[in-house]
Amino acid sequence: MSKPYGLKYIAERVGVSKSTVSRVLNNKLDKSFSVKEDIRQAILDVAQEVNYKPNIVALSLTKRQMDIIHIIGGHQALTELGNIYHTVVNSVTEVLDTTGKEFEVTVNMSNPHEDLSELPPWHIAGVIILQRTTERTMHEIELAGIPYVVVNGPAGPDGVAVVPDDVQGTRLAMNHLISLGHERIAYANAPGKYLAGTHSSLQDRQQTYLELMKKHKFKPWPGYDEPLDSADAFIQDQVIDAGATAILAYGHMGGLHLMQASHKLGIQVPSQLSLLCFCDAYANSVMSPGLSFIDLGSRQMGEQATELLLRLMNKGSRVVRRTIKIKEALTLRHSTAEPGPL
Amino acid sequence: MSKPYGLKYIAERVGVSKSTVSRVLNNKLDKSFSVKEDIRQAILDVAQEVNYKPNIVALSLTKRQMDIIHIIGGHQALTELGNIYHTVVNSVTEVLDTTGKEFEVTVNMSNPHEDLSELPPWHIAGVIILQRTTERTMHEIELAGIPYVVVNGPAGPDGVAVVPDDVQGTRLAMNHLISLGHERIAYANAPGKYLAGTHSSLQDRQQTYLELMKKHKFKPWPGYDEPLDSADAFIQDQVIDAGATAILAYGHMGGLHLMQASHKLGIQVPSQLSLLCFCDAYANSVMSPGLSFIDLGSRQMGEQATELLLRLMNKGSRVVRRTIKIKEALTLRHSTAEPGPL
DNA sequence: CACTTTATAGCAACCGATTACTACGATGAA
DNA sequence: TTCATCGTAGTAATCGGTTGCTATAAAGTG
Repeated sequence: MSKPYGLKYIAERVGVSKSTVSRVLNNKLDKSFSVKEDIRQAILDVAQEVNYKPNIVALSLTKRQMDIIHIIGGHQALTELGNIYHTVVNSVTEVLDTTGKEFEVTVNMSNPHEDLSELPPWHIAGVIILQRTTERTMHEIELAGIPYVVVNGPAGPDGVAVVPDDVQGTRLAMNHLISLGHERIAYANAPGKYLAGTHSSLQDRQQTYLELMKKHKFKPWPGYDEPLDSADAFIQDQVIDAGATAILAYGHMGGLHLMQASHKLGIQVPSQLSLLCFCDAYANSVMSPGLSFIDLGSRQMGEQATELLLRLMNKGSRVVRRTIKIKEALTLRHSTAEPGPL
Repeated sequence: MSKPYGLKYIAERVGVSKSTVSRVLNNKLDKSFSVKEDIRQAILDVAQEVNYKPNIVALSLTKRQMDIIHIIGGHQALTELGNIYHTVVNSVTEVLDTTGKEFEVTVNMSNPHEDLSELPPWHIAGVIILQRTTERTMHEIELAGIPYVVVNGPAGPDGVAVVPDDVQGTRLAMNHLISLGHERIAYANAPGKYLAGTHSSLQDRQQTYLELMKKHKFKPWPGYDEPLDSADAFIQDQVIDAGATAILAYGHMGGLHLMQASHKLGIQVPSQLSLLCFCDAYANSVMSPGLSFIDLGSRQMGEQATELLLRLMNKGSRVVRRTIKIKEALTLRHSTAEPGPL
């Protein structure tokens, strides 16, 4: 089907040399080069006709740097519903759009495989890693000296990490609930499959919950250290049976399920139960209207990451801080209120 | 920085030619080539010492086996939660992984803009379009003769479309409800912002609903031709006030909201109300446990699309059918039952 | 008129590999 | 002795572009 219409083809059809075609198509009009207008047009016409696209691999061979930003971890953005990466990717492309420079963004979609590189076989100017990548890929990136930024995960020696400030966000959430008068605050952890991981949010949120509870002399509510695998059970055990008046949920899916379970079990939100979760703002707006949340600042993460990456790509400027924390924010949507009678 | 230890470097150090080094390192001992053992060892030693890795760019240049599959419409997969495209993209990459060939999958993430191409400026082997693309991009693809498959949308003259069989699926849904004994079946349409569009599912589902209702001499339930913008209002008007005993919802978000609204308004599902919606299986499993649904077959769509694309990319074989319909399937999750007393 | 500019466009090297083909000496066979 | 064969390794083309330098003719200049 699509024939390999290359420079050579155009050159032969127009009757000029490859170099002339190359220079015309790249608008390389140095002092030492020029073309007659009719030949120029002819080249342009043929190129248009066959819809000439340079071969990126060949291009990479000669050019030492290309304006391509590669995003690793696209599968994460797609695999899980409503996570922050949707928003991150969107804001990355938006920021790049505003730079004036024409950046191409490629996204690696394959499922990570330890012995497969997640890097494409062409030169790239910078990498944005969503959460994490394989050891191998990480090693390749560092080795090749490609500037990179990790979003919501740890970076290696040469990279910069942009992460949400979960400690600050958890404090925000807890202080909100406490200032409303709640004391019987439960923490609904991540589901089991996540708890097995090592993501810092897991610890930060749980630890800060504990810290705040202790600081206020409240008893940490049972269940905070167990995976949330059944929202129904959580509502039944911790709210109906044990009498919690508020729940801070690790994630938006948990929050949503708790909301549904509450309705199902006849618990009114927020009059009988205050519900709060960590969530991407966009996901929240679509998925669960009425659920208050701690905005993880995904948009800002994407923006910061992109700006940092652009700076790293400018060899001149160095980035000093290796980890950038993004402030989380509390957004109220009427799922929290003063504690009421159960 | 990593120094460019290439074939040339090794060749010079050992004092042989590049080709010898290449053949030794690739173990290319055809009939027409052989090396003395000591030279062989010397090459191997130096290669080991400098940790020689072939330049993947150069490699890809000679073995033109690196094909780029471009997915257009990534923003759709990201913009809306739980739509079929998540699953489609995942199954596309999975199928490509099994081919053995090295495919690179890139995804266009930018928001479509009529005067911007969604194609990258380099040569790609095939395109998968999620739902639709701009006129301009479509035109470019056809012009360039790039093989392409459209998932869940119409294809142009040279392309193939893979779409869900909404007529069959709607029949499945209706027959299920009817066989349970329902007659007062309401249809909850898409929200207003979608109704403005022209997607065939909008018509197919609604028309088939009407067709089935008429066939069984049931009166089409009011509200079927209006956008579902408030689930609460729908439950109040069509169920509580008018007495519908079952609802078929256009989409999963609608279904979810109807479920929530039912709980909120004190309607028990499924004892008082049967609820059924069209949905992606993965989204359903995560988002709304307990909601029965018509599985749109997203996984199969992705698989079919990829296989068709691979076939189109083989110049030899032609694809005959221009539109492939994927069967939908009914999955029960206890949100439907025989009609009970309201 | 002889010489210098300027406009125009091609040659050929290069990026880093792969590979078909060739070269050359040593050995074996006739 | 002479031609064929085998073992060894190099030459050069190729992939698809980019680019420094060169070549040629026309135009300008003194």
